[in-house]
Amino acid sequence: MFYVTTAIDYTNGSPHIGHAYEKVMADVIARYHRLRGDEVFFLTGVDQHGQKVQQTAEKEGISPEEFVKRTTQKFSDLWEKLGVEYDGWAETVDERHKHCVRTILTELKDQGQLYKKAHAGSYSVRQEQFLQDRDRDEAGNFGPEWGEVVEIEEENWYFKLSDHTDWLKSFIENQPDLIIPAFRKSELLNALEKNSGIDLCISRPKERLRWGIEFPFDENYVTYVWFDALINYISFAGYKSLADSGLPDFKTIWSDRPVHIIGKDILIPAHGIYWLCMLRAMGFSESQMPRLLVHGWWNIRGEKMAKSTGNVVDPSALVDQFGVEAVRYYLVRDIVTGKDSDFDMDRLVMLFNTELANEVGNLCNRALNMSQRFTGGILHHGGPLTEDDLALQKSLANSLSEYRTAMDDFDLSKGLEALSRHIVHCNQYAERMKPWTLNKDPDQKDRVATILYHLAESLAHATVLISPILPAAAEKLAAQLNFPVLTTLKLADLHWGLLPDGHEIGLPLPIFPRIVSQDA
RNA sequence: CGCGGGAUGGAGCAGCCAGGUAGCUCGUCAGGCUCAUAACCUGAAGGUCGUAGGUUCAAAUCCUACUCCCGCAACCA
Repeated sequence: MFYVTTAIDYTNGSPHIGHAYEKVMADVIARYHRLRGDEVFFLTGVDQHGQKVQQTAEKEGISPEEFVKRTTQKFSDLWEKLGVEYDGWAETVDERHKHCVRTILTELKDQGQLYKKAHAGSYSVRQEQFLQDRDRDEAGNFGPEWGEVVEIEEENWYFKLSDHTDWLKSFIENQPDLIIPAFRKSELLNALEKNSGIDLCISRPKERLRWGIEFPFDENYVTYVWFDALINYISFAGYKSLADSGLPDFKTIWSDRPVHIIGKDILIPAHGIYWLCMLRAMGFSESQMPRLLVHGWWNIRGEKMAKSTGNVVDPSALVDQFGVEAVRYYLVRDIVTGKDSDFDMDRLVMLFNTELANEVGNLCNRALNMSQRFTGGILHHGGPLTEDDLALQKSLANSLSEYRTAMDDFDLSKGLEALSRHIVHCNQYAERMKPWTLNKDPDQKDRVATILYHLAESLAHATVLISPILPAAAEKLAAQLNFPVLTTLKLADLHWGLLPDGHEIGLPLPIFPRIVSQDA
């Protein structure tokens, strides 16, 4: 089973382009693996507990339950709009999730992995958190942004993270594909040095935080963030679930190493350290440890996107303006997996217009149009084949193999590049063969049919390859080719001759209407 | 000596891990075609790959030093 997850989004605000990127990416990867013939389980969802939600709800004068329901809706609406189709939906307020968290806490406590300890230190009343030395300003004082700072002592529950960090260090060092891309590994190892010997505080007293999962063995405390949120990856996969939960069978879902798709901000320490150690404490073996696919950020004009500076991009509005295909395509095409990229509306339009409208859309249009006009809409395998025909078939085979390699490595941009290259070859082929000229010579009828078949067949293959990224467009392409079965094919089914001899194709209609600038 | 990322023709990027004549998209210029969504195709101009050293038969790629840019409190992918 190929199990893929995303980070769960915190329901304290509206989704922005970064949230959309991660989910579209996961959706494309999930669809691609289905295309490979893998069994796939795709989990995404929302993180609903915590202080910020509690505070914002209070400010708006509603209950946290009500508030969370409202913001969660914004996320799920967006995924529907973007065509993100998941198999499992994680909400941390779900009773089944809470059951899992409590079971794990109880088991870890019984194994001596949890303990209670008092901590004394400087505490910011306004921010409701303990301060560290790094929070001091140059003069060594806590600045005015922290408000009133008092010295207090407080008891909390801790997880024995330090029991596992030695193991983690060697595990990370010996795992070539634990973290994708590899360059993040050194950063993680560095961070591990600093974290060694420190245990993880996993609770908050209820006086400070009510909106969370109550400890099963200490009713005065709720779990603090990581022992709640991270566990979604297993709780909604059926780990420790009750018989009538309706959740999937955990052993089936977690049969292979899952892929967690996360942003670079939550690799350290959350996923790269805490989560792996938590899983180990729960008894997961090394061969069950997840792989971490760490993506970069979309910046806005070179600056980090942030609510505080107001430079957020609303993905829902983008879809309204440019359509879902343009947005999905841009988000996976114009960024190298793992690196940052600059969000640029002009490039979104440019990439849609050139690679989709001009190349794929136009190729479809001209090919079908010629078939309608020159051979009455009927495709003939034709022959004999010339060197040019064979070269085109070779180009398709090459593109398919490049596409596979790239997509297997989660390099979506490169996969699309391979596809685009083949489309360009098709246009070049059409240009060299000039079927519109040959068609004037009645003796060349067979040759014209052969050429047109090559174009249509190439499009059929392209339809399959583009389907993980643009499922809706793939359906339209299949419909125009009058061959809907294309959308059910697997990669292994691809071989030359998908379209049968004598097949009647449909009428051409623009699939990707050019986006015309509304400026001026 | 805090950590990490980046510096490649006008713009945006890939290539660097496993050294071997510098690649992609857009833009610019010239030409061709007319089946097609003012789409398609061909050709050209444009880079001493941040700087200075080093290793090597060979360096954008490895090593060293340096310069500049961006992240590393919170919101947050």
